[in-house]
Amino acid sequence: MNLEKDTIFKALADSTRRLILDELSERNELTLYELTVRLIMKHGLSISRQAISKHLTTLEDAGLVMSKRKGKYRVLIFNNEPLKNLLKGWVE
Amino acid sequence: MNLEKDTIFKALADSTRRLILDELSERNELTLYELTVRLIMKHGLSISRQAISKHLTTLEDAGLVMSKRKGKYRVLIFNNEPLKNLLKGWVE
DNA sequence: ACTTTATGCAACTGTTTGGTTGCATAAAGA
DNA sequence: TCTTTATGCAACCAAACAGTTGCATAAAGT
Repeated sequence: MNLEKDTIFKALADSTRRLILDELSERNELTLYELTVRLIMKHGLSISRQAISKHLTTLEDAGLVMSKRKGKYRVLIFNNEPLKNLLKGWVE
Repeated sequence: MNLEKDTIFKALADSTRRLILDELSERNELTLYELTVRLIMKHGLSISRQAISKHLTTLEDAGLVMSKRKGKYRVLIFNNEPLKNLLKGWVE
């Protein structure tokens, strides 16, 4: 059933997660806290940091986001690799 | 929040629905019954016709499948138009 | 040392969703 | 006309999911 594709598509199915990808693709290496502030301030979301953290776990499982520890910060990096052949067979 | 994209991504989030798109993109103008047989026989799914019908409603709402009535048959047509710019901003 | 900042983990909750069962309908075949 | 075939509709159910609340931890600032 292609479990890898399934986690990717499921990760993309949520609008908050897609917004996270938008933010990270526009400005890489954000910390979780910076990202949270942006989602709430810039996009008017009302959501807790913990909820965003859970979304990031989902995105990491799908390989769409990487994170590395920098002191007390968790720095987030967008990775579009898994998206590259995602629609193959349907488009082109 | 872009409601249109949301319905498309949500439609793609289910593996059965993606399988339906695979079948329809490979062999267009299937009837619901033919599709059901293919999913069960060819792909070993254990699922009812009604469940598949509900998946088709989801796919139609997303604009990924069109259907027209032909006598007592419902003929299904795959439409990849909504997929064309779906990953724009993330890929390329 | 003490406090603040940034994050992680776990239990709980309301809603969504994929699937089933049962009944209705309408076209096609005998 | 009577039966079969292909489909539609609606109620119900269990599992998955997005989000919250509360507590723990560990680095950084004062």
